[in-house]
Amino acid sequence: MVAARKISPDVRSAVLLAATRLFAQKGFDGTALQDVADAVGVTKPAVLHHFCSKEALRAAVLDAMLVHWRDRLPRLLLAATKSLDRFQAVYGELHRFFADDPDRARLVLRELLDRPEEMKRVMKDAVRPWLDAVAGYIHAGQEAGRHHRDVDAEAYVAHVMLLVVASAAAADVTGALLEGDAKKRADQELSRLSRSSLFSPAPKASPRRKKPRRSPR
Amino acid sequence: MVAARKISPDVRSAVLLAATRLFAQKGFDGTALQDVADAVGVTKPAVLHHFCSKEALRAAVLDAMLVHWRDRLPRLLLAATKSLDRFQAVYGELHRFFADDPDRARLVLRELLDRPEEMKRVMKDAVRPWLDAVAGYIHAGQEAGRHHRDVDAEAYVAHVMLLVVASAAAADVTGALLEGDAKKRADQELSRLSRSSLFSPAPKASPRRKKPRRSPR
DNA sequence: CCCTTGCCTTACCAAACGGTAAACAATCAG
DNA sequence: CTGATTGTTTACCGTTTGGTAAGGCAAGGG
Repeated sequence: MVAARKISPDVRSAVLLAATRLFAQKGFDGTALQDVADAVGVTKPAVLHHFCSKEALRAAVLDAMLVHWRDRLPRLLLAATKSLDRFQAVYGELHRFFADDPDRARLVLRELLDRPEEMKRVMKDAVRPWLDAVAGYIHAGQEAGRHHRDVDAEAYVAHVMLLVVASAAAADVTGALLEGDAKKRADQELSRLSRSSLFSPAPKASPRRKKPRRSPR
Repeated sequence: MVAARKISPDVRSAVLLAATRLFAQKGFDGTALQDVADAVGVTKPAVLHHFCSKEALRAAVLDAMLVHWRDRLPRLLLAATKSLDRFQAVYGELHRFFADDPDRARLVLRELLDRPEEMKRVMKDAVRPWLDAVAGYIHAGQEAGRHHRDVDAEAYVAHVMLLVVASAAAADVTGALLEGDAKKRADQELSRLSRSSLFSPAPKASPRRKKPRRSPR
């Protein structure tokens, strides 16, 4: 009750981290400020000293995740050049972002359910530009015959994104339905499903550099 | 304060209905028993008279949805005979079940997040048999060359199911990303994505099978 | 007729909630 | 040393929560 104060010089970020984990796992309404305070090892008013209300804490948690999102994605968009590489790069980054820490996916899903109107705005700000860019690549790929022509690019990207988030958030549960290495099976099929429903089967008469059937990562 | 009691002879089912809607929209922890009572037009102890605790009400709500689920799905499984028809039938029923009332999808998603351990059991009991049957059809379809050979049948079904649930639950939000008739675009692409990632492009020994391009439902 | 039974009410309770006030401790400038 | 600033504590507040107690009241059987 007296020690463990020195080891955490930056209480604020510790609160943010603990709140992220707790909100993701038990939900915003299911988490008391006391829970957050306990997880960090301080008292409730100490939490309210850094975030002036519970609502402000929620906003900060969401914002911290969005910063992370805005940092990592754009880098990938411009890195790869070839179509399949570009797909792998963007899909891989998206998948890794949520699979690395499923709490991120759970948080997004909960916000989607709890505050749909607010999330509409977030989507338009943080996701729309990124989605439009990827959809643009798909359109180009369709002209070039690399992709199925009946793909609705924007809707496709939205669905793949949603599926990546949902499957990361629910991996523990859906894993109970699969025998063997459930996580690996789920990841592989998720990647295959996304690729297979986008890329045309015949890679358009280009026998140069055969690189068949590579699973992502 | 005195009328409106006659019009609801069956308070119990009214409570169940209101609780389903409220739990789906605001979450279990975000819904007070008072909210449920108000929505029905009775007092809080009246609610607790029919369901002896809030937890019991939650269980009853989930159970009522599962009954609905168990009723509708099996009928469809045995109805259609041809492969594409069978896919359309099962997929269509699944999609309709959640798109008809998005609150069902939101409820499932929330339970998945709030009580993963309990949902593992529910999945094994209510979903596993159905999933295994569909996976069996897919295996047969793979042998016959109708389906891609690299599909992981069980994982495929799990993912499509999850995607149908998530997209129904989040339709309002993801709809904000799509121009035009967002709902129709999302539904069509969802159906196309599911079909395209399962069915082989060349329907084998079928000379010139015109793709019917029929959207589900 | 009375008495039980099922449904619902008002009145109430202890606990937990988000948030505030005021005091205490450490740091640092002057 | 003094005084101000910053981060934290203890103590407390009003409200809301899930749940209980006890009683009213209509219906039905004896």
